[in-house]
Amino acid sequence: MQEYSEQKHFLFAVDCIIFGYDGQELKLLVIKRGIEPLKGSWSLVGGFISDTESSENAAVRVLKDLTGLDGIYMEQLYGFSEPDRDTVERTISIAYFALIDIQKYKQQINENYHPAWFSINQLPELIFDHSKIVELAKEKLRYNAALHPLLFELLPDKFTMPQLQSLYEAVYNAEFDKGNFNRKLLSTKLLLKLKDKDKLNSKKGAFYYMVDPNKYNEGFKNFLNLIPGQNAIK
Amino acid sequence: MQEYSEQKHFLFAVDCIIFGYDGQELKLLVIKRGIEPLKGSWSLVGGFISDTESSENAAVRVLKDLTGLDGIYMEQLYGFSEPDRDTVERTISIAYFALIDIQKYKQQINENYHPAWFSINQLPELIFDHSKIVELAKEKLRYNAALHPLLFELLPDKFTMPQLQSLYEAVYNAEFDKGNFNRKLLSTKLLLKLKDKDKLNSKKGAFYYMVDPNKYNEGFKNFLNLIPGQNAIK
DNA sequence: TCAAAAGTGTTCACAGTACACCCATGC
DNA sequence: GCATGGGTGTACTGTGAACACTTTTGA
Repeated sequence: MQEYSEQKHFLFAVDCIIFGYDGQELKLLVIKRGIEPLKGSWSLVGGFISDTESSENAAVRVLKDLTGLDGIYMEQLYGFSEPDRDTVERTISIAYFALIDIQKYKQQINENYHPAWFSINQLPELIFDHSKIVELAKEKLRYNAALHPLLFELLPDKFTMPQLQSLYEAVYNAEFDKGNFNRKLLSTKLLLKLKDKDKLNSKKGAFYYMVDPNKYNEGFKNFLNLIPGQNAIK
Repeated sequence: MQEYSEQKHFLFAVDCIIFGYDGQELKLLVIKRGIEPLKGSWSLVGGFISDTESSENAAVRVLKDLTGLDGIYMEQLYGFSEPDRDTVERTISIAYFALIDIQKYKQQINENYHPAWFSINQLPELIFDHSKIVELAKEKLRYNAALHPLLFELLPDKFTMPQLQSLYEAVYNAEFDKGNFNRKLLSTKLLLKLKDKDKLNSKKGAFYYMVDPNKYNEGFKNFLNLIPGQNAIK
């Protein structure tokens, strides 16, 4: 163990993995890097941490600065610290991931850094180790969403069961039985059935639901195992 | 977004939360801090990262340097970055947690920094935000161990079912039914029954088991929900 | 009236729980 | 032989999976 004064100092950054859903596909928000080198290359939303803020604060600030997005769900993903991960100068980065409904925030997004949504299955080349970071984020999203009511963050406030089911199917690249899906989600008691229907996607129309704000927090810890077959031990 | 050259640099450290089990209780390994200020206070095993290593490497190195421990299970816990968390100088720290069988590594531990095991329920005061870090580690341990075959890291290579059960009971502060516990664990097909018995703890003796090394990795992703009642959605 | 999508019902297999019971051994 | 802890058997309950069925409505 050595004295403080003998220690090296390093750059420290945050990167945000922003997943969005547009009703069809799971997408990732990337921007055009604004500084040299590699200016103009696709990059995660990221930036350096300042003197007085925590990485959590930095993630929120950077996201707002670069995209205009504010007040969205975020959690820490992982710290990346390979000495050569940033080719300019050694930079340690803590990655955060965020979930948003693309439609809902369409107005809010500013265009300064040319943000673009890419389908999670057709991502462009990203700078540094950002592709690796995204892979880890996808894994964590699937893992966490199976156990916690996370994915609601990706939907409008009002949504239908078929919409919710498509989202889960998009995230897990799988098809679920609608009957069982319905019952499972309703059994959580986390959803409130509304009186009106969405009639755009079907003739019969599907009832809207919303998350019960009173039960959301308590429900967060005791959610479901949503992935069929995952319970079975082979 | 700003240029690299304009950015502040920070100290960067790792801290290790080392959980151990001695057959009775779940314990935490702490050391006496070796540098001023607060020299001699109880602290997590930690140290500064060097120029050429990743935080993962640093965690392994620091652990070895300060305790002698080597080759043990470790995973990243969380990054801590509150500006005032280290009262000497701002230091960002990535915490790692490790699991070991206390008996097994008893010989290996060196005494330079006066390491001590404290029961997880009776921890001393720790420097900085280390108590908070430990709390988070305890949560993550319980969360992960319910879904992955983690806790075997805390036991000798050979262990009996009653031993395994006590460990789970210690980690979760709960009592499990021995019959059901047995069947559940055996249903994973992760355990190999050995021919010899442990006769120290009972007259009849309990068969030893070991983790099947061939199946360990594949089993890691598809483990159990071990906490009774957790499956139920209320 | 028919097609399409929403939503309900029904059956089956098996996992989780509780608890009674049998087994092996040292004293 | 009996107390002690290891281990097995079993009955009950609930959940998950599969899939057939009914409902609603626009074209």
